[in-house]
Amino acid sequence: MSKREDILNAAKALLWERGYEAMSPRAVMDLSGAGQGSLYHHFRTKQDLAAAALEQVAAELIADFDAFLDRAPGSALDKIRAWLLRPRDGLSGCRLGRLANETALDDERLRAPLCLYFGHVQRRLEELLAEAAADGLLSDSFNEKELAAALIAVIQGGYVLSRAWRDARLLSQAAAGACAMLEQTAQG
Amino acid sequence: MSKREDILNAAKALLWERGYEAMSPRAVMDLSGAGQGSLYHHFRTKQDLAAAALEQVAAELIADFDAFLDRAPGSALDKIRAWLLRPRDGLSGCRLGRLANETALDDERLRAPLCLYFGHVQRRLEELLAEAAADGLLSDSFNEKELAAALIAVIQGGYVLSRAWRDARLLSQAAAGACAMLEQTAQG
DNA sequence: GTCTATACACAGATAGAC
DNA sequence: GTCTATCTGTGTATAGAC
Repeated sequence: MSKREDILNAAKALLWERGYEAMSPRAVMDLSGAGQGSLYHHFRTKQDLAAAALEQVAAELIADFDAFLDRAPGSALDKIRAWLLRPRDGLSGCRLGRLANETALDDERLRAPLCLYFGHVQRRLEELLAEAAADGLLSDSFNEKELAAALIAVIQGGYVLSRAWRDARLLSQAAAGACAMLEQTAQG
Repeated sequence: MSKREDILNAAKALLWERGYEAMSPRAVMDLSGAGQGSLYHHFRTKQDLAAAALEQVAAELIADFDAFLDRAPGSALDKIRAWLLRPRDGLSGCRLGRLANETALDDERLRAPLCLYFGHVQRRLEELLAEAAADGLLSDSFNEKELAAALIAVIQGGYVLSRAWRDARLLSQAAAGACAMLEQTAQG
């Protein structure tokens, strides 16, 4: 089992660092220390390997997200603010959102982990927004689904801006801007 | 000059549709009708071709953005709202933001067009936000730079979500959510 | 300027020994 | 299970004729 996990870990690292196309069998072998035979014994194709790796990444991100929200103190609104302003590595990008533009995502198995993660985050944000509205912390005139989509989009778009500028501050600024707008919604 | 432009147009189309890595010389030749010799006569390397193509794309997007804002009726705040809710092809993605995660962007010449475009949009949004604040349409307690970054990020992130879900509505929802938050800021 | 022919490295995968 | 050797196609470019 050791080699299989080494291979998966190498694949996860390369998918984050370089994306799907640049995750060549050679690169996976070099990073994991496994040979060709070992790689193709455990995973029939490159897509199979990537799909398995991305499933794990989605599970990790979801667990991390839930743990963060559960530990964040204060009201539902406080939790959303804390999530928005959470420290992030803007230059590396989102481990899943990073892949959104790869042609390989035409494969449903590679796309599914992204939907799983984004769907989970959006649902939990919607719940928190509804809770905040019920507690009178937020104007109840807005659409929770749209607001949650906007908040996720700010983070994902912040990664895009930070990577374009090669400057981690862009993501932080975008998140701060979204937080400021949300404050206003809280006072409205 | 005809072949050169044919080649550039093919490159622009392929960069949008498939990204830099998948823009192979072969694909450019097939789409443009030019031969190898012609391609490498006009552009020494693939990066040269992509850099020239992206410069044109940035110029086109900036001209289109300026034209849209100039024609949009109403106050500065109205113009921002109109831009946020502008119809977009969420499934295709942003012609420049789409490339943010490619390793080829380590090349400064390929990254520059993205910065040029994003920088231009952000500056103009900052101006409009300042103008709206001066006219009393917007609370003046916020940071224009952060707010502008957040608005661009919502659009870029909306593209990411739409491509992940293969559903153009995500981008529209994110934009609508951002617009709703901005409304609150206007009333605050 | 544009073409066809050629070159070389690497991606992605298979074969078969151990 | 893991290894090395091998195979085919393609990406990226160069050479040289027209």
